[in-house]
Amino acid sequence: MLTTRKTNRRQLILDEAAKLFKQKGFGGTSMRDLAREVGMEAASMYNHIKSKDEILDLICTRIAHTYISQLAEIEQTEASYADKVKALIRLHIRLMIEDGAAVSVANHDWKYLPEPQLTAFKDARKNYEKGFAALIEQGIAAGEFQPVNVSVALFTILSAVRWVELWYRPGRELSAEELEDHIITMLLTGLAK
Amino acid sequence: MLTTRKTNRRQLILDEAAKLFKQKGFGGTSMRDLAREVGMEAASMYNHIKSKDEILDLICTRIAHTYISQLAEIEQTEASYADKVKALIRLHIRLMIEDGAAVSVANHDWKYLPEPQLTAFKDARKNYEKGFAALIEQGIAAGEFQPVNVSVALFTILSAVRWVELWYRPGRELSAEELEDHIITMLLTGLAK
DNA sequence: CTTCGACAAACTAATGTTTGTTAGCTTAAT
DNA sequence: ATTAAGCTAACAAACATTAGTTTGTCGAAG
Repeated sequence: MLTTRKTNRRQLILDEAAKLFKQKGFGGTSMRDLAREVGMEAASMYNHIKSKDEILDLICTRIAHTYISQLAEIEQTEASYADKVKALIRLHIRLMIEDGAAVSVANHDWKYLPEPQLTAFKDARKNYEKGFAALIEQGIAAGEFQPVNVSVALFTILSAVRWVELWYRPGRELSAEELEDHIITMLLTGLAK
Repeated sequence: MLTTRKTNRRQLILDEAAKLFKQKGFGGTSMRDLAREVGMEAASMYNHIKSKDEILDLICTRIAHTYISQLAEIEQTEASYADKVKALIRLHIRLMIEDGAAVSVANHDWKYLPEPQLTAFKDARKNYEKGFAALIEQGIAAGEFQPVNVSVALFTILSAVRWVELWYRPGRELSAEELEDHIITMLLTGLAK
């Protein structure tokens, strides 16, 4: 095929790496493990990628960019703050379902990034959190939200959305959309009657 | 001193190990790293512990037992279901603050446990979740909670409480108790007005 | 003829652990 | 009190294994 080109082999390596990193962690995955999954010798992979660290960087950077660009898009919307926050929650859940392995890696293994990229990743995440927090803050100011502690609300939402990776399986009782609805209900209206 | 006995050296190793495992992960921490922190050669530590795996097991098992015994204690209380759930949330937050390193290890590095202990740990966690879920279920049946999806509520709570490890620093604006109150408010009454 | 992508083999560094040894303490017999 | 034996916990050195990566080679495709 013509489509079995450079980019595909490289992407195959990145995809399998994300799966293995999620399963066994960055340190727990050897290049030989990865090579077996890709169907290639470890040495051969170096024709497509520069290093194991580069694999991690490419995965983390892609996810970070996705979040940041989607946030920017939602910010420009003219919806209410409540709807913007809901949209962000939906984004997190959907990304976790559609690209779960990579998101898990960006959530857990980012700390193994080598130094120039580590700082870049942390800065990107900090910016994202700042933008998210601003929406909550403005929502409170606009009277759409209760006057909660903004940091507590932000990190409760960000964390509450992470368990999807451990729990959601495509053929489960809940569809993706139902799951989003349930989580949003839980976070916005709470458990108590 | 008389108190510089067997148990203390061993406990020192476990404590420093928890800190390092939290910081750099189980795989990212070498026995030589740990030895330097303890103030001893790597070989010397084997007079106190059997293996690196045993260190991980001792940390994870201790935390698992803490959660399980505390759950049993709360279950026997005669409080409302809402109060029992609140007590469990407080337990998680307090344990995270007081024993943060070990809790982090039990949350993240349990998957590196060797096989007989891995299954034991997963079973223990499953049992804990079952007991927690039962409280939510009974709370709904008793009309104390909204009729939410029990699994969604359970894992939202369990996850929402984890970020404390990444965020809380003793000298922060919020005291431990204030933090508990804020998180409980967020989870029980939600963000929306 | 050149390029690409695969491979086997080897390299260096680091890993968890074992071994052999030794200094210092405790204990009990002399 | 002194000595001898035994135990504890430290160390240096070495072990086998595994890690990520480099090198040289070779066939196939353009």
